[in-house]
Amino acid sequence: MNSVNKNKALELNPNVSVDCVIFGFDFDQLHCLLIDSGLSKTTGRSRLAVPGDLIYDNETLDEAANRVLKELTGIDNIYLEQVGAFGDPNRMGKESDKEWLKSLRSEPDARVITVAYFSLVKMHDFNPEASSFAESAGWAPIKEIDELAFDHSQILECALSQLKRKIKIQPIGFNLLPQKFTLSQLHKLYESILNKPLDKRNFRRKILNLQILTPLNEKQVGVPHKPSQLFEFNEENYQKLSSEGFDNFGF
Amino acid sequence: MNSVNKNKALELNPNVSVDCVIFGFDFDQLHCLLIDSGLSKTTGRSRLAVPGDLIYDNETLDEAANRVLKELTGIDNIYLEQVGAFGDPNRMGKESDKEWLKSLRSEPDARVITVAYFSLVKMHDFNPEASSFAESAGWAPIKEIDELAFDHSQILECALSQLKRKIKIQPIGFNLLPQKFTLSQLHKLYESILNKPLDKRNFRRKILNLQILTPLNEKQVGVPHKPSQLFEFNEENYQKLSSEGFDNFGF
DNA sequence: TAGCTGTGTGTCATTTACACACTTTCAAAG
DNA sequence: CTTTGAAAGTGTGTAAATGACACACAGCTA
Repeated sequence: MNSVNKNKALELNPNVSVDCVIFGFDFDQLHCLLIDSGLSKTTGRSRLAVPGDLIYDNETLDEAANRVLKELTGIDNIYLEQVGAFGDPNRMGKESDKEWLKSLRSEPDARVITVAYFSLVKMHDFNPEASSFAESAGWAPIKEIDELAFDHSQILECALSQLKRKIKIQPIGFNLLPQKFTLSQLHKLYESILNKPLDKRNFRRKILNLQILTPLNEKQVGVPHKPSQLFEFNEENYQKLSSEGFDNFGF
Repeated sequence: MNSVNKNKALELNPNVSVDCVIFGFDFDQLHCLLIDSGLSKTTGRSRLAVPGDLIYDNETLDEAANRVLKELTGIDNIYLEQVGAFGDPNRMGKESDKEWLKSLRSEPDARVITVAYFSLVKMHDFNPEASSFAESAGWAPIKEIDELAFDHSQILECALSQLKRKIKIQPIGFNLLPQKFTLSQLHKLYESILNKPLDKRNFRRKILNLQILTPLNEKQVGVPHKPSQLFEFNEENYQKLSSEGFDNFGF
């Protein structure tokens, strides 16, 4: 009899997990939150992965992903979007992952299908250095990430390309910035995500034409140059715009 | 012990299924292949759903979806794309689906996460009326489909919106047409999928400018009007184009 | 007060999007 | 064999969006 059939509330489903690719932006580069196997002392090799967990039988996939995020970062109400399911029977089959897997799972040989999510967090809302995850979690610049454990490289790649696609269509990038931000920061964010330079003046023109930014009567302070105008994302205008059938930023 | 842990080849995974939204086009409307519970005689209510099946433990998700398609239609090598995972704990919970579920599954109460796919088939390659599925499978015009069993209405909706999004970006529509087709047929196909009229001349101009169509020295025959030029999809040019970084049809 | 750094701004040429109407070709019917 | 109906095919003008491009200035620091 399969454990999923007992219909108990707080039971882990041994066959399905969620994995969350958590993006953050430090005003310079796009980052991704990774966890460390913590086995580098014993094996000499450090393995990195995207955070994830098996799902409980009484929660939806979205709830599971939110739970993982909440448990790891303490942050609620994060932008979250499904990337897709990854189910290669050998996705956990790398020799180098075996030991970690054993320490993670009570049934390390079970076939697990994972549902990947990507999420966007205001990076400065969560500093892993200062949390209980100091040992095991940290932000890594996307460009510097090479091989990840399991099939997480593939998951990261899919998540990133979905982010690239999406950001051209919906202004979800605001989820990566603090409430008040400058146009230069937004500009740099787009450049980091799309990984190519965008003309400054054209960028400003386009983004301002959308009328989804509210200029504030505030400027940057403490910067060693002309302080920049601060803006807020204008949720209302965005809703109006998107309900009128807007679907292309066009960067 | 969970059945997924035995690592046997031909064992069904009781927790994960694939469901395939199969689109077809009859030169007039977009259709979707649905199967019937066959229980209308006993219950008086006919229930319709998208074809699907539990996965085997030794196959990838893509393989499972291909298998479902092959088993149902006999067609191989079909355009197939993942839509996403659907995992609401109550997705199979409708009272009206209970009986069907019991006849389908050996463990009808198991929680099943499903991974949805959409696929595009040349409708005239598969005529369910003339197959062994005559009783249980048939093409339904998208516009006339209302409630489906389980969460399949939601799955269909997601698949359709993904198709709409995708067809503006990649010329996957050719998978729904026979090898030789006319511009009018292609035009009508786009209108059916996007569910809105598209200007004829602009459509023709745009699609021809892409240079992914090869005009044939052939015309329609036997039509009671000016016969139309036939075209073929030009795979080579398309590959060249897409590798050069083409990503927008712009309809 | 000199020097540095990043801010903020406009124009023009090109491309692309869009709206729009009439002639041609064929089959079928009379 | 003439008429009719039905869809195919075709071009142009206008408006809007895009992309390329450079310099003056504000504010800080030393």
